[in-house]
Amino acid sequence: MADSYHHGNLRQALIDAGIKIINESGEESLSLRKVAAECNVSHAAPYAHFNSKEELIEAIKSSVTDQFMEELEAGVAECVTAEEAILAMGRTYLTFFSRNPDYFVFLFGKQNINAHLQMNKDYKNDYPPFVLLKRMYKRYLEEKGLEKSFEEQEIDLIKIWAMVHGMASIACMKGVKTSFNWNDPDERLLV
Amino acid sequence: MADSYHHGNLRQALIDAGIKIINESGEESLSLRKVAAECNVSHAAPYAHFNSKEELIEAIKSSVTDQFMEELEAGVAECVTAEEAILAMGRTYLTFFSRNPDYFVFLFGKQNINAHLQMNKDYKNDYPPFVLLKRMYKRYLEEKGLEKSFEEQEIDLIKIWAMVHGMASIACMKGVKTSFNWNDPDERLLV
DNA sequence: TCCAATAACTTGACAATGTAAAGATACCTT
DNA sequence: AAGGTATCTTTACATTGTCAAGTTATTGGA
Repeated sequence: MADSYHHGNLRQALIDAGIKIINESGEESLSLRKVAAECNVSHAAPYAHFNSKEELIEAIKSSVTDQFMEELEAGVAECVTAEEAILAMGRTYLTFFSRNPDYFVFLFGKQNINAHLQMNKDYKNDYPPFVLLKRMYKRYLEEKGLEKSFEEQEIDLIKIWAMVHGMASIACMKGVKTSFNWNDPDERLLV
Repeated sequence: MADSYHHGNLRQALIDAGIKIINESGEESLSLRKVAAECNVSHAAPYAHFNSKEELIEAIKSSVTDQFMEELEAGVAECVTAEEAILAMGRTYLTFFSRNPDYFVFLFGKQNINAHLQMNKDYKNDYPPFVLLKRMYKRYLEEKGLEKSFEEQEIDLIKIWAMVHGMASIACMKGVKTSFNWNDPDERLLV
């Protein structure tokens, strides 16, 4: 079974090989043929599992996003109040991407975060981290006994997301140096 | 001279053709050979002016950044106070990129904003919009008579940049819908 | 149990692309 | 006027995504 004509679990192996290549040398150098070679399989073998390079890439994005969500949820789980949870999300957001900036480029570089969501039914066509943020924000309003209009809520949510995402973007920017340690972000940044 | 062996101003023509292609069909479909064809020139002609595709792309980025800076500076020029100018920069930032989201992907997609700066000596290896923001921020502190430490200033600047850049990113995100009109951004977003 | 259908994979081919090398042509300086 | 240089063309090659046709293993049904 190990060295047989059929690989056994090629689909997942291709995704893992893709992640490995991105970690080692970035997305530019990710080619279908290299991914196939990494799995000791012919150059056209991926077409048994993906209709195009784009489909493989979206599957990889889905996998990386899952990993990202695990860390976000783990951080949130340690928090008592929703306010703490929202701050924790911000910290995790920054640490996750400053640990591997290539992931930021890979996930957001083409600004099409929804492409792979449509493949993953669990996501319901909404960006998972943003869904989690919305949930925590609603809990925050309840805990604080605040009443806000839909518009006000949307403004708050966009501001939070924009601030954290923007900081992650700056943290991942090649050649931009700040005196911050994004791996252990200063509380003042997030308040 | 028009139909001669020598083009006359091929370098600029290649840059313009590149911008045209990006506007029409995005960066993915920008190839050296298409750019050359657009200029009625052989596929290897660009190598007389650029050492690689990457160099052409950086030159195009430089050109687009110049255009961006013109709009930013025009907006700032209309303002009396530095506080107004900073808000105007935010508005211009959002309108510029929501008018052409492809530019956002093109300029920031690979997060290497400094690559083309090193080609343009005027930029002194710092991101031009950020330089302008720093200048306005310093003026803002003076006008308000505020004294802040270097660290506090850096935090303020990163927060402003992150917020605006993050919003631009969200505005350019394919498939993300908000009720905001990014072309005429709500003041409340930027405060 | 055997067979046929199907899924998984290979091989070979093709077009598009980036790039290098070598040659042709126009321009510029002296 | 001449030689040098910048600009452009032609040819060639390796890499890549994709397709088509063939091969091998697996699986479900008779």
